[in-house]
Amino acid sequence: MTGADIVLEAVGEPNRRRLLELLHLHQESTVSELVDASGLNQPQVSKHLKVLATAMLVAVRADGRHRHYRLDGTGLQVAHDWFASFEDVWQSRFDTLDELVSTQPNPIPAEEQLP
Amino acid sequence: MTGADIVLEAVGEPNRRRLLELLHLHQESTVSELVDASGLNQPQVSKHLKVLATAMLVAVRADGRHRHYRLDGTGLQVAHDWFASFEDVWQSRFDTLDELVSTQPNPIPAEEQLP
DNA sequence: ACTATATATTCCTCGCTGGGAATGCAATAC
DNA sequence: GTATTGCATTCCCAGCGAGGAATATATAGT
Repeated sequence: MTGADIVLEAVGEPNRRRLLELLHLHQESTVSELVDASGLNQPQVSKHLKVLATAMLVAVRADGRHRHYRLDGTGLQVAHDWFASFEDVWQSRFDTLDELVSTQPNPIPAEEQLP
Repeated sequence: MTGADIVLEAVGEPNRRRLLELLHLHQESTVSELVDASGLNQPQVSKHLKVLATAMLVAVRADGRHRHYRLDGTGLQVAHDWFASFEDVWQSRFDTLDELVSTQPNPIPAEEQLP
């Protein structure tokens, strides 16, 4: 079991996605900067960041009384790979056409199959 | 605004992810088949499928009193693209190294910077 | 020492949502 | 026609989780 459950449940929350997007713009951000940028108050930002950290979506770097948060590729890649496993669903956009082709092995020289 | 919010919130639920994975194995499934395969009871499956349908993650095909559900690439691709926009985060795996390089333009001939 | 700043944590509350049971509603079977 | 099957919908309830206020903790500044 990959941590996909924890990751996708963490990303299910809108404000947490906003924090991820903010962290994507500015490489690193302190909690205060995220508070100003997100409009949330400080306790909520800290709590959301905690959830994101346990999902390995963000990483922390302590610096004095500041804590610099940055994105962590680990969790992000887990989520990305989970959706990537469904790529075949939309990459075959010829839904009904594909079924037709796969059931008819040789479309052009069809006479060869006849006795 | 893309429907990413609706999609990612729909996928945040574990049982809904199970339904998506089940639909990925069997190309199409009726509600009864999903009930048997998932262990959930019928009303829950119907409700979860409704959420997935409004997120354009599944599509329905009516056939008599049966309803065949299949994956819909629309919502899946939206979610995939949202995570793909973060690809740069994990594709540069040399996190600390990158910082070093970007702050020191000429790594080898360092003496040139000295007075 | 005291004060102020930065962040985390606790407590409480409230709204939302998933789960369960019952019901509604078509469509097939008899 | 009635009965039955397949699915959707409604109702209610319990629990979880996000939000807010207050508090705790630590570090820097004076």
